[in-house]
Amino acid sequence: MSKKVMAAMSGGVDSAAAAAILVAEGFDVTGATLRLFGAGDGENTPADVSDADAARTSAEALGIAHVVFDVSDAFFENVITPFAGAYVSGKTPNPCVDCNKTVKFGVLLQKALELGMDTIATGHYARIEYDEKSGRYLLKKAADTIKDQTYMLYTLSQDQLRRSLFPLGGLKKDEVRTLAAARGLGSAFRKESQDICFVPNGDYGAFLEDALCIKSAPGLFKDLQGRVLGAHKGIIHYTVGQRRGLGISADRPKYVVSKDAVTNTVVLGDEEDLYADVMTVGDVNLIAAEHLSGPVRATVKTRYSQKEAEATITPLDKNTLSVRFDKPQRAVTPGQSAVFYLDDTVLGGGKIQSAGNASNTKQERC
RNA sequence: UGGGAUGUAGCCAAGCGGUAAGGCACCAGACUUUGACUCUGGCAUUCGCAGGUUCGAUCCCUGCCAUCCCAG
Repeated sequence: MSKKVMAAMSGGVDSAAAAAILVAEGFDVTGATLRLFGAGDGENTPADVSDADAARTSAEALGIAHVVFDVSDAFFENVITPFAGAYVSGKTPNPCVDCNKTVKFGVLLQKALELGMDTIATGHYARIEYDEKSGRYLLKKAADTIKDQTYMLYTLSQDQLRRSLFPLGGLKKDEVRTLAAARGLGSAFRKESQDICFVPNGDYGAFLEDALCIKSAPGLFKDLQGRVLGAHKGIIHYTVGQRRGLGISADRPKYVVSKDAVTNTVVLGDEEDLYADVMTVGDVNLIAAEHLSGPVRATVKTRYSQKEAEATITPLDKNTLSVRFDKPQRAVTPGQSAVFYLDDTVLGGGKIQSAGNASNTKQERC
């Protein structure tokens, strides 16, 4: 009897192609689309209804069943609420990371198992391999390194990885498009997704204020010496490394160096003030190993779409570790995820709690 | 109301007789399954105002206005 797979289908090319591959390989596939935004969110509700229609059309083209799950409550609770909370506390969240952890590989996986499925599959660009030696499921980078999405998947547990398939892991993006087109999947030429899915116009600040009724009080922009440079419109509107939207005119461009939710201050500085070579990472999830017994050399990403940087990571306790970069990194931002790699394998990752400069510590010692 | 200096786009600022550099900010695209960064493009028919000289003035002259500094 063929394995029963529930394939997440967003309505886009990737997930449709992933489902198509599974069908071709003989799996018993059921397509599933998640409704993330519940009804009645108003005129600006993202087009998840049309997405579901697109997914259904693809499923029909593949001759597989298709179901829609309304997971909006879980999405709101596990993704949107933490997203808002992070900004309010002066951090910068990764909603996609939380969504993968709790919704796609959480709620969806649970529903699939309840329906008697063996695994779920998604259109993520990543690979899962079982390592005989360690007895662990490893998360590895996709063959298409440009599209690799392991950064957003580092929270997955062994159990989640064991129950998941990434059919696109070995393909390049253009191969996926070609495959989708060959199968007559209408989504083959859909535009790439972009921005935060629940903030269709890209203005997350307005979303927080208007849709979630979050009030962020205006405050002051200060320089590193504490001098007032101007007024900001609320701390949630800024993130470390940000340049545009500050409205501050100077001889050189100014960037957000840090934010302080307690004093409601946004600190501005020059480009060179953005670099940090140490950071503390919490909420750690390890994939390639059960735990770390000592310092490890790895490459690290501090944001999606960034080339990795060489570093030494040292465990502090079960869920926390410190990272020392060989070379200072630009705009290491609290709230963002840090993901550690051993070549093309994800060692693990966590959320950045703080960043700084080791040289400062050295000066204090002298 | 004596002396000196300066007035160029939202801000800073070059140009000093030949038909308005640049930077910052801002706007629009591109990139992107996070926020950012980045990249590309746009952004003064006009140089405080009014006259004059000149083929031609932001650049020279005169007056006025405004601002700043020193002296009262």
